[in-house]
Parts: sequence; structure tokens; C-alpha cells
Amino acid sequence: MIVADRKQRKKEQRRTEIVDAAEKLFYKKGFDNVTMDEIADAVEFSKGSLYVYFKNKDSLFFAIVARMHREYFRQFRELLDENASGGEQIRTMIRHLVEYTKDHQEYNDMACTIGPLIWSRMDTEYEQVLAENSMDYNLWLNDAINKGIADGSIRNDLNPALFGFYISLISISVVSPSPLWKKGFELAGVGYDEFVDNFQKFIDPSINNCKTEGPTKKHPAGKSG
Amino acid sequence: MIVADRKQRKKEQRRTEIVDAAEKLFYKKGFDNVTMDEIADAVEFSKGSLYVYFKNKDSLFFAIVARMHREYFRQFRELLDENASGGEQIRTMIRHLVEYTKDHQEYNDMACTIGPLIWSRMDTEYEQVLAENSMDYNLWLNDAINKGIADGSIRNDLNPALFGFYISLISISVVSPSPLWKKGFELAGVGYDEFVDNFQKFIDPSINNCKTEGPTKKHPAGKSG
DNA sequence: GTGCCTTTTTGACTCAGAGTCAATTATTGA
DNA sequence: TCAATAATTGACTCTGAGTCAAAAAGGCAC
Repeated sequence: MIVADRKQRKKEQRRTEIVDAAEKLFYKKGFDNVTMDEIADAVEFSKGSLYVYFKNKDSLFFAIVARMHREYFRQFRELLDENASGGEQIRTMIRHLVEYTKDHQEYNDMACTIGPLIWSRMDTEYEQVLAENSMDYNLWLNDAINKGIADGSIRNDLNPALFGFYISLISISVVSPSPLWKKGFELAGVGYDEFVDNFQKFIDPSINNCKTEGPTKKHPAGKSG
Repeated sequence: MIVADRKQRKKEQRRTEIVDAAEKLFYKKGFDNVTMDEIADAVEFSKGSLYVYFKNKDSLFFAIVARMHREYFRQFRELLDENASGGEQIRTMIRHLVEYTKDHQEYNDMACTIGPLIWSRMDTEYEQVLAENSMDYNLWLNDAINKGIADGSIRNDLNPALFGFYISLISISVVSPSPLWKKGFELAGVGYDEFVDNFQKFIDPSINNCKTEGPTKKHPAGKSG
């Protein structure tokens, strides 16, 4: 029925408006310092109505994150060259992550300040959404790593699943340091941009299949001992 | 005056008791799910008294963190071989971090769930304490890196301050992944212990002054570019 | 011991903000 | 126009952090 359709679209639009307003406020003041009343004011709704569209405050956060993730994965799919070597694909992933994150610092500051706490009270509904969102990505990552090991562009001395976790956890941690770390950078005269831009260079040796002899206990060539 | 001394000691002891109780509760239920009344009950005090010893709930968190840090640095100082090469010292740091963290997982789960939010509302008082706590460590880290670059045990193609931030941020991120990451490990059949135990092996190539012919075509001919 | 002063402890109170729900208002379809 | 349904409201409840005036305990001089 057409009327029902229009209603549906209107509802979607309302949801989007709410997410937009919440996002702006969370970025500006931090999730914890924004009240549901404020968000309601911003969209010219009453607080009660927010709870028709979203179960609670946490689910507003999830909506923002899910939207960001979708866009992130969409861009990445476009960028990826299926024919590149595994190692090259991983490097593309890191490059994209760095660029994307630099373009969304407000999001990242918000997400890495309140995110960990909200993840800790995640219920199954959001777990579901999150899992679905990252499913494709996980599959791709595993493929890329296996391909890279096979084609010799990625080191082969680590369990691929383990290697994948190092790459993703470390990359994410580096590109989205908490505001406290950022402050530390500044105090030491290191810019955030410099920090993320050089990450690729820093981590490359740990990705490549470089025949280094003896990872530990080597090179005491200097004045030690 | 002796009476004043005894009073002082008693006060210290009370503080410790409160921190102990809060720590236990935070580990078990998570910072956010513990009320000040519960903590008061646990130490058989009234809530009002807690606020004589601690400014607010956040400062209980800081007290726990500060104590943990002090112990961590104390152990590290004992372990460190001043005569080892820079690279070897960094490896000792990582090894110690891994072992210490494995022994304090409850602390880490708590700290990395609520920590980022609390850091974001840190006031100057705690900033001070934190800065003092990590001052020695930062100085040591810089020394170790410079020594390592000089003695050839650490790569010399990165700004030392930058390199230091990579090492510390990445190491900390890897040893204390949020509970959500840990869950991800499990689903993929990777144990947390396996994950942290192999970190050294993963990251070593990015530390060592290894002449790789990888994509970052850099061949440092001498000691500093 | 008694009275006086200081310190510690108490718990009822305030206040903020998330989430609820019965009542009100708007929309739709006949 | 009217009844049924859907959307919206805002006053309300509830929880928990932090406060503060009053009560209790501790110390001291006599």
C-alpha cells in the first residue's frame, strides 16, 4: 500500500534525522555529556518519541557506528584490487584505514572514548549487526593473508588467523589512539598525522616475508656487554 | 606527635582498605555496575565517609591504576639490564609487559573497558600523578631507543620519538585487548595467551635494524640515514 | 570521671538524567 | 464527520553520585 510506504519512508527519515543530531552532539560534547532531552530538542521531538525509534541511548551509538562501518567497507570494496598480491592488499587496507580515519577524527575520538564501555554492555541484537557488518571484511582478510602467504608477499612463520588479528588490532589501535595518547604525542612534538602516516613504514617489516635471521638475540654490534 | 602519626597511619590503612574493596568489586562487576554504597558496605563504612578519603568514584579508579603502575614499574626496574643493547632492552620491556598483563587480566579488562572514558574526564590532579608515574619510564624508553639506534640493534629509519610511540602504543594495545576482541579471538580459535605470547615474534622485524629489500626500499648505509 | 573541643562518621537529602507510560493529538479510511 | 489506529507528549519513576548538617567518637585538661 502506498500510504504505508510513505509512512515507512518518513519513519526512516526520522531515524536518520535523530542519528544525525545525536552524532553531531556526541562529537561536540562527548556521548556522556549529551542528554536524551538535548537530542530530542535538536530534532524538535519529545524525549518519549526518541524511544519509539531507538531502544535506548546505547543504540544511538550503535546506529552511528554501524553507519560509519557500512560506509567504510563500501569505500574499501571499491578500492581493493582483487588481482594484487596478498601483501599489497593488506597494504591497501592499511592505507585506506589511515586515510579514512584521518577524515573522521571526531568520530574516532568519540568512539574510542565511550566505545569500550558500550561494547561491554552490548546485547545480542547489536552483536548480530556488528558480526554481519564485519563478516565480509573478515572473510576478505583471511583470503588476503592466505593469498599473501602462498604468493610469498607475506611472512609464513605465523598462524594466519593470529597474523590477521595482529594486523587488524594493531592498525585500528594506531589510527584511533585515545585523546590521551594524542595529547602525549603533542607533548613530545609528534603530530597525529605524522604518527599515522608513518605507520605503514613502521609495520611493513612485520608483514613482509623478509628472510631475517634470528629475530631475538642478534645484533649486539655496539657497545653493549 | 605520636598520636598524629598513628592517626595518619590509620588513615592510610583505611584508604588502602577502600581501594582493595573497590578493586575487587570493579573486577567482578565492572566499574559502572558498582555503586558507592556497595563499596561502602564492603568496607563497613557509610557512603559519606568514602568521600572523605576519595574525591569521587573516578578517583578510586585512579588509585587502583596508580598502584598497579607503581608495581609494574618497580618490577621492570628490577628486571632491566642497564648494560644490554637498546634492542634487547626493548624486548625485555615487551616480555615483561606481556607477563605482567597475563597476570593481571581482571585489571586489564576493567581498565580497558572504563579507562578511556575516565581518562577523558581526567582533571589536572590525576594528570599530574600519571605524568609523574610514567616520567621515569618515558625517559628510560627514549634512552633505550637512542642507545639501540647507536648500537645498531634498532632500525634507524624512523624518528626515535615516533618509534617509541609505536612500540608503546602497539604493545599496550596488544596485551590489553578489550573483552570484545578477546571474544573475537575465541570465535576464531585463537587463545589470548597464544596471541600475546607470539607478539614478540610478530613485532620483532619492525624493531630490528634488518636490511630488508621490501617495499620501503630503504638501505641505511650508515648509522643515521 | 567530667566537660569541652576537634575529628570522624553518618544517612537522609538533593540533583541529574535515563527510561516509562497513560493521556493527548494527528492521521487515515469509510 | 467519525471511529480506529498511530504518533507524540511530558510528567513521572527510579537509580545512583555526591552533599551536608547533625551525631558520635576521640582526645585532652582538670
